[in-house]
Amino acid sequence: MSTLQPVRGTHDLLGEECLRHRKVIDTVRQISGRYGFDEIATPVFEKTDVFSRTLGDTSDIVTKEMYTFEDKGGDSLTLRPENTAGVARAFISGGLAQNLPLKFIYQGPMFRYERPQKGRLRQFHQVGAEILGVEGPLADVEVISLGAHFLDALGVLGSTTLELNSLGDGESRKAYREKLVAYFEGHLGDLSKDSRDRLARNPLRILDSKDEGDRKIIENAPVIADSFNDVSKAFFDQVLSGLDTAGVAYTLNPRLVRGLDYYCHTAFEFTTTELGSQGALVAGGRYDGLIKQMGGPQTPGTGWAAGIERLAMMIESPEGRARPLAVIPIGDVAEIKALEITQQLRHAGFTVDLGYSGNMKKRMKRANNVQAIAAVILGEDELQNKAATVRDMETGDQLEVPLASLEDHLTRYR
RNA sequence: GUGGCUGUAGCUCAGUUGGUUAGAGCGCCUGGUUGUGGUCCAGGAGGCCGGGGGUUCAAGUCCCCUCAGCCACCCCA
Repeated sequence: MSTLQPVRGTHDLLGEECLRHRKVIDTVRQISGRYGFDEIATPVFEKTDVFSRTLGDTSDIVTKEMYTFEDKGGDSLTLRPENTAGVARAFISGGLAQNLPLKFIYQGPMFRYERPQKGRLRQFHQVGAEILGVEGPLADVEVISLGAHFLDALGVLGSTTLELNSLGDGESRKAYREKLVAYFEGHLGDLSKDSRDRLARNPLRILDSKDEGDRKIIENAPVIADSFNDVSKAFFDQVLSGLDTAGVAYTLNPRLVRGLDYYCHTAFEFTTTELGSQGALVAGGRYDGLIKQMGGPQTPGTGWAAGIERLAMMIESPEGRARPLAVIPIGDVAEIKALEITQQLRHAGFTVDLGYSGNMKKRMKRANNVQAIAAVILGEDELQNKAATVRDMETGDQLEVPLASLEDHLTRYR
């Protein structure tokens, strides 16, 4: 075993793993295109305050999970822990407010200094979708529908549950927060240590607690829907009826919350029970306060992000590239002719493997290893006859074919 | 960051109460076939037993530290 190890929580992607990632990305591109989304690629690092100002000073992401460093110019930069803030920054710096609404998907690596587990890495990959500039609930419906459609196209929608909640608008959320804090303060002595910490930092998070003692207290905690004002209630109702119309099934989960301050109204997660404690496959919500908070014009937004590694573990094994033809020359003269024929075949649309060295036996073995569907053998005899021997690698049948009709003959293997 | 489990060949794993040159299957290489793979037969290469320290006459095996993976928590995709 080599002592040269990759950085903790990072992973080389190759072989089937890489195909799985590609499948996830190809699928989100394909499906989101039908919804009128365009792709955006923002830098993997930003000025640190892009994240620290927007994600909140108390969030775990900011306090302990960011890869932050100073560059040679003295700027504090951070490897992006998520991409919504990056998209918002691009929106502001690019002056994109002229063309609302905007619908973006993105894809790429994210970085968080966390303790790795399965489906949870320090460099991981996400795909995401965002709609900017739409105040109404239809954007939420569309973004969630896209999520469901995407999961369906990956063949995993059936193993997921769409959990849905609303945090209400700022006013409702604030009122609820006060009620909740008052309630939990009344049970301070019975709360777990983690939850007592959360009470000060992020009281809504207590609703998520897995501690059994906490759960009993949570059962009787005030429910957010009771704190909704008319606007919040109407918004949520329209999201629900929109999803009904769109044919997207959901489960209401009044305990589903978002830690970050800029979230409001819709919060949702597509979860699975098949990946242990890393159950969130696609998660998102509405963030009407984000862009303004970053110094841009008041612009509402709604969207989600999905973990590619997690989805990659869920999907069926994707097909690799087409089985190739293997061109096998015997001798130096044939080698040159083989290169010529190989390029002709590739330009004609065939997938062709040309071994780089070795005697015929070695090259046949390689042809077998790359799962060639047929071998095109070029020896002295064939060269003299202006022909090639085509061997079907499944049946072992061989036939000498004139070079002039080689492409026609090989069409059956395409 | 906290707690627990696990690290032996490229891969999956055996390895007895501490006791000779650490094994198997798969994969890889060579030959049986100087123009024929996949099957078969014969042979071969490949291990600082994750790393460091300690106990012992003797450590893959026991102890400590460390690194990594996994599981749960925290948190999240």
